Parts: sequence; C-alpha cells; structure tokens
Amino acid sequence: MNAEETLTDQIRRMIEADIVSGALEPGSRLEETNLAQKYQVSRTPIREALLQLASLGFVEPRPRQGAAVARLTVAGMMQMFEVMADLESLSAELAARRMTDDERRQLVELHDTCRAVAKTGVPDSYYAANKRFHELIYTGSHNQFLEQTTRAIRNRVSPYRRLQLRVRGRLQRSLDEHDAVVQAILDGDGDRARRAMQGHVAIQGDVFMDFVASLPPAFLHTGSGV
Amino acid sequence: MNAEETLTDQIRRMIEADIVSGALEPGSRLEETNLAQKYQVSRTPIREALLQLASLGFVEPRPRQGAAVARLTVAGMMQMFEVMADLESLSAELAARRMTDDERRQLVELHDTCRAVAKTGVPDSYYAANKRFHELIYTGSHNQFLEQTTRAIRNRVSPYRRLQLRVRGRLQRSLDEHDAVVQAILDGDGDRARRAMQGHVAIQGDVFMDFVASLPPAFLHTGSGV
DNA sequence: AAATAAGATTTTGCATGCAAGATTAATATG
DNA sequence: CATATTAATCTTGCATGCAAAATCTTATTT
Repeated sequence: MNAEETLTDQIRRMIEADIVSGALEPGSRLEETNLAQKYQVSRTPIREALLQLASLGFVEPRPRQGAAVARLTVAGMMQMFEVMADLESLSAELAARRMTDDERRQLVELHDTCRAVAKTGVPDSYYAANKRFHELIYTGSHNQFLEQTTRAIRNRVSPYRRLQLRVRGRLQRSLDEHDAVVQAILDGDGDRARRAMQGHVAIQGDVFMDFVASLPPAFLHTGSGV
Repeated sequence: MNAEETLTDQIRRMIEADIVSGALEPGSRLEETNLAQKYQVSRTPIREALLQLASLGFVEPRPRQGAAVARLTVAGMMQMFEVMADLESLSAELAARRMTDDERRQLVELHDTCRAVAKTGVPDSYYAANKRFHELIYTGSHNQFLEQTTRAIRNRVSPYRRLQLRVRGRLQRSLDEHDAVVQAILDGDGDRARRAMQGHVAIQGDVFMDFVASLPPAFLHTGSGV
C-alpha cells in the first residue's frame, strides 16, 4: 500500500542508525562527498538526509561548514533527561490505565527476561532488554505520538546513555525499580506507576555526576545551545 | 557571530509561519515548482525546506506524490494535546521552583494584560496574550530543551487550536485557571503549579468534543497515522 | 452515457555543474 | 622562528537537466 521508499529515506535511516548505535561518535564530521561515495549515490540524497537529521537534532549543521554528529552540553543533556523522565512517567501512568491483558502479560514476561539477563551481568545485553522493557511501556500508553516523541528523545541521548549502566551496582538497582513499575501497572494504579517510573529514570545527583565524569571529552560541547 | 542564514532556512521559516498561522490550511498541496516561483528560487532550496518541515511533522510527504500541509486525525490531535498538557505541567512545576524574581514580576504583569485583553472580549487578542503567558512559563522552567519541545508541539497543533477559544465562556474560565497557576508559581509550590496547569490545559471530554465538532472537515485526516 | 484504456502532461527524485565561502598550505615578513 | 598574509584546494549552496512515476486528458468500447 505505502509507496516504496525514497533513496533519501534509506540513507537517513542508515546514518541515524550509525549515530544512535554510536558507530559515528558525537563530533564526527559528516562530509557530503565522503558519504556519497560510501553509499554510492550522488550528493543530493545525502544532503537531504543530513538536512532531515539536522531538524531532528541528530546532527548540528553549521551553514557553509557542513554538518557534524551532534554533541550535547552537560546542561543540554540534563535538560533532555529531565524531559524524558517526565514523558516516561506519563507513559507509565497511561500504560497502567490502558494496557490490554495481553500487553500486561508481555510486560511480566519481559521483566523476567530482564532479571535473567541481569544475572549474567553483561551490561550490553541488559541494555537491550531494558530498552525493550521501556518500549513496551511506551506502546502500552496507547498514545502513538507520545511513543514517537519519547523514542526520538531516547535515541538522541542514546550515544551517551549506553555508558550509564556500567556504573557499579546500577544493574540490580534498575531491576528493583522495574519491579515497582511493573507492580503498579499490573494494579492499574496510574499515580503509583508514574511515581515509580519517575524514580527509575530521574537523574539523581550523584549518579549523574558519575555518569558525566565518565564521558569522553570529545562527546561534550562547551559552546552554547542545547 | 553565527554565520548568515542559508536560503533553505529562510524559506523553511516562511513556509512554517504560513502553516502555523493558518494561511496555508491543513491538506493544501505544496508543489515545489509553485513555491519555487513564488519565492523566486530554484526547486532545490524548496525541496530542502519541505524535507525539514516533513521531519518536524508540519507537512506530510507522500513519496513520489509531493507534500501537503499535515492534517491530523482526531486521535492524533488528542494524543498531541495529552503530551502537551504533560509538558506544560512540567514547565509550570519547574517554573515554580526556578523562576527568577524578575520573571515572576513579568508573569504577574502578563497575567494582568491577559485580564485586560479578556475584558475587550476579542478572541484573537486573547489568543496572542495567552500565548505569551504560556511562553513565559516555558522560559521560566529554565530548561531550553523542554521549551523548544513544547513550543514545537504547540506550533504543530496551532492551526487547530486557534479555533478553540471561540467556544463560549472559555475565555473567563481560562483566565481563572491562569490565576491558579500564577498563585502557585509565586508561592514556589511546584506540585500545585503542576496540577493547576494540568487542569488548565488538559482536554476535558465535552470541551474537546465541541472543539472537534467545530473543525472544518478538510482539516481532518481519516486515514491511519497520527 | 459510463467505464476503461491509452496517450500527453506534469511533478517528483536524483545526478551533475558551477560559483562563493571556508579550509589548508605556502610564502613572506617582522 | 613565529606570525601574518596570500594563494591553492576543498566543500558547500544553489541551479539546472533528465528520466521515471503519477496525474490529467482524451479517445475508445460496451
């Protein structure tokens, strides 16, 4: 039904994936000619893809100076975490009220998976399972716009966030917090679900400072702007 | 300091302004050649501007069929209001905690202006004053990312929202609700400010139904998607 | 007369070309 | 030798060109 995809779209998705996954580090220059050669297309679809990524905040375009993978200031990062915490909390509240029986079952299942993966102690695996857990809650809000918005922000901080779970002891803590969220959602208690999620994703002073301290300097942006 | 603006940027802003203001109605076709002629440039900067607007959600691009000013489904509109209500509430909460003395003074001043304008009973004037009131609260949150995000959503629903205040009696109600928000912020009571704002911007069943009923059919989108 | 099919026209998607601005290299100067 | 100035190279921003897809016209058939 939907018309086939345009070249620009494909390239946008590939570059975005490389940014989100961290393959392209924050601050990397993105030269149109390079990319055109890499993907075997002309500069036009590359330009168009970069323009879209710029308006989504993934790359910072400097007029007449090309684009680079966006870097965040510490302040900007805190701001994004603050907004995301609020949106995730809203998701949890709505999910508690709106999730179908089937979605609730899936939630329990995924939570068990998280627990199992946590036992292995491999941060990257937990990162993936944790991500699916949160995504299921976005979906459970039955608000697609909320889902898209939250996911977009999550993707933007993703290159940074990946490092977060390496902090010692964070993994077990995270699991306990998930537990509180799951219970509240199963009980259909929106307010409690919201507070539980807020507690889970809010940036706490010390944890955040440790996190910032662990970032490679090149990731950060000392100038103005977000 | 900042390099001069690119043609594409100027055009993007002009088209966006026309969409937000309602000069270009939802559903209008946006032909590249037309626009190129209108703005006296080649198709390239037009294409690039449209692509950016598409990723911001202002236009819906149908591959190989050009773009049109985005229309919202009723469901999509409800979803956006739901998210915006939450972000505005967060803004109010943070503003209560973070606004400077000067900002608080400005808030009181703007609130008085709203009251004065409301007396005249001209909806469009109140719309403008109300908008500035809300924008001051975004700024008062001292979270620029929140400010940008909220404003972006507000702009997207703006072509629809403009009609909302025409509902009879809405104007005085709005003013009373502002009053509660202002009081809570002045008291530095974040929780109360959040609840007051939530009450102000949340979509209530009947009001929303009246609102939807008043929309011109062409504005709405019956297909899938947001 | 309505519906369908075929052809003409328009419009997009992508490639290429070129000039202006930015970056780097080279040269001159204190 | 360091700094400043100028020249060369590279990169972007925009215009133009062309082929494929979509839309609109017209003609044909039932």
